[in-house]
Amino acid sequence: MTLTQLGAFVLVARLGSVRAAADVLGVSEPAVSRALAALRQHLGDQLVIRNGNGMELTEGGNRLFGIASQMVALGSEAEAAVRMAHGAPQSVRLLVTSTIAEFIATPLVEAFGRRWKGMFETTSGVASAAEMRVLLPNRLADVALGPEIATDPTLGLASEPVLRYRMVVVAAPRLRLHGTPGRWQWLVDPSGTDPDSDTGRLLRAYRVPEARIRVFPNQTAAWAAAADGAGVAPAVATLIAGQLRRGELVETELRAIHGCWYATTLAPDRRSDGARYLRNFLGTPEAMHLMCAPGTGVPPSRFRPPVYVTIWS
Amino acid sequence: MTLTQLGAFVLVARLGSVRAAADVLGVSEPAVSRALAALRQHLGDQLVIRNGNGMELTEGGNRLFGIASQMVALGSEAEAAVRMAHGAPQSVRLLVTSTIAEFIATPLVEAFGRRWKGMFETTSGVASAAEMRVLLPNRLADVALGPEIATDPTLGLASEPVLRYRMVVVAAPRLRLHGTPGRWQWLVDPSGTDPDSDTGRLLRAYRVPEARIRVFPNQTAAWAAAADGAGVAPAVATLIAGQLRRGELVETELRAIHGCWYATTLAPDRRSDGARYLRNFLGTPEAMHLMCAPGTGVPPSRFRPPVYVTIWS
DNA sequence: AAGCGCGATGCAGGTCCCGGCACACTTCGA
DNA sequence: TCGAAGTGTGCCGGGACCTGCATCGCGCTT
Repeated sequence: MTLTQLGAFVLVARLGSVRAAADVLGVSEPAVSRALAALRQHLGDQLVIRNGNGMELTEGGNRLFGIASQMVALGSEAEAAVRMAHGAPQSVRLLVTSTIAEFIATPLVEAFGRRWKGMFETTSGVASAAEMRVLLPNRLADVALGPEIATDPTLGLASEPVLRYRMVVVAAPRLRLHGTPGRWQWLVDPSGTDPDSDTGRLLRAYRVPEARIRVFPNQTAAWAAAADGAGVAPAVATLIAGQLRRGELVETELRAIHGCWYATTLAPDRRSDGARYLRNFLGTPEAMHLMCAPGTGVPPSRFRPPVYVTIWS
Repeated sequence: MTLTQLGAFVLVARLGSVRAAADVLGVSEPAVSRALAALRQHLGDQLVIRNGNGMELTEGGNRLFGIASQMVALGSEAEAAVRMAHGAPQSVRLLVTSTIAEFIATPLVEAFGRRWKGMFETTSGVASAAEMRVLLPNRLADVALGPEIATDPTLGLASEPVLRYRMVVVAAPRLRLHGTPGRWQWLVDPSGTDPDSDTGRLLRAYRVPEARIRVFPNQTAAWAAAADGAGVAPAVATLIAGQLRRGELVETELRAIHGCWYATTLAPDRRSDGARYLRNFLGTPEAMHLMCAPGTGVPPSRFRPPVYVTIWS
């Protein structure tokens, strides 16, 4: 399986013709046909089959198509990325939990970029604690901001506390709660599916069964549902201050628990430059301040959609 | 540039040693060293350099590393995907706007899966209208749900209206608005950055300058900021019913405009099976009902983080 | 029924990749 | 200062990949 073969296959699938693909690639038609034949034999699937006038993808070909497209594109991207690297800013990859991504990551990344103007180009991605634990030692990310990851220092990771916060449980003012917390309806953001997050630990501490948990696409939506009386929602105290002030939500009688965000990197002697600078920045008063204030939106030109990180290999 | 070479490079970068990588791969050490040399020459970058005891990545190597990891992983994923395709459910890829992704996509995909149990496996991704226009004809997606895309039928795309809705502009009850709408502060979700979305068209119609727009990571967060008195926010009437009922937000005097979601696929004779079935499902009363009701969260086991689609090549 | 377009395949040549072996070179530690 | 470990590089053989030319088979068109 070669990149050339995959490229030929992608083009055939897109254009629906071997000959057309050959013309685009600037090679003879048999060359493309052979590449296709090699792929077919290697993967044990016809991939594309003649269908009267045109070619049709098999189900296997359909699945391969998306993956192959990415591989081909990544190939050229790789060349471009390496050539661009000369004199370009260093890239820093920050991993965060979904809650941090929603409120804090964007202003934090922007402030870091301003602090060391032009030196770094930071991207942030959403990941669970388990994924962070894999991505960091494999150098697929530089810094993780979220729950404590490295309780065991032998793995080469170092987690340091960055910010302590109060975590409260809120509900609509008129909501009447019956029974133990384990019988309430809990409305959480995606970090609730991560057993290592503060939300996950909270749910486990109160023995909330899966049936009593509803996951919302983001923290604000979970709070909106809570304001509608659908149940209770955990929240970082400083981030929900607005809703409490306006009276949409109130704290329940559950006592607040304390959480902490940690910055995790490789051990100090193995850190990349970017990891070092970003780690230090997270300890500055400016970063502290940003972490306490909920996001206020960004201008369109500076908006970047979040990246959800998946583990490759 | 070969997949074998990239695999060798990734392993060297991860393990920090050519010899260790060779041991893992089960080949001799010079073989790995050669692969590395070939990559270095091809890309014109040292990629990794000896640093006393261990190897250090150059900035170019750092960038290549992430991309190469993906490529290697995608390689094995491709083989697995094709082999799994025999007898497995067909995969259907649905593109949606960020607003639809937030409230509607998950229950819609789930209902579709229940309707044709086991026949299809649907994934949804967030994309702008411009991206949809590229992804659909290239068969990188099967169905798009969002603004009208195919005004010109010669491209081989067919957009059909699915659901009409009222779009209102809301604000905090006590907010006093001065001047023309173009001077207000507008709080929008990521679809506001897409000029072809209804939100984008609305902003253009009122000539709102970039400085007066704040983009929030999701629609609910934009509404929460509006409830806090930070400005006005556009909203699909049926999705914001809860906040209006609770009195957190009220409609402004701007008259409601009408929007419509369209389902776009390839022309009928070129549609895949999945596209055909999903397109028909979108016209059923069940789908209509789901599109009018805001999301209520899902159990943890059924939660899937959103995929943000980027265009490959 | 004949013609035509298109894809698949046998044949042959060139190129490049991949593997191992041997050996020069650098760096670290004793 | 000298060994040890590890990396980079000739050298070479085997094999896989890429290419073009010619040819065959298939289905659609006329």
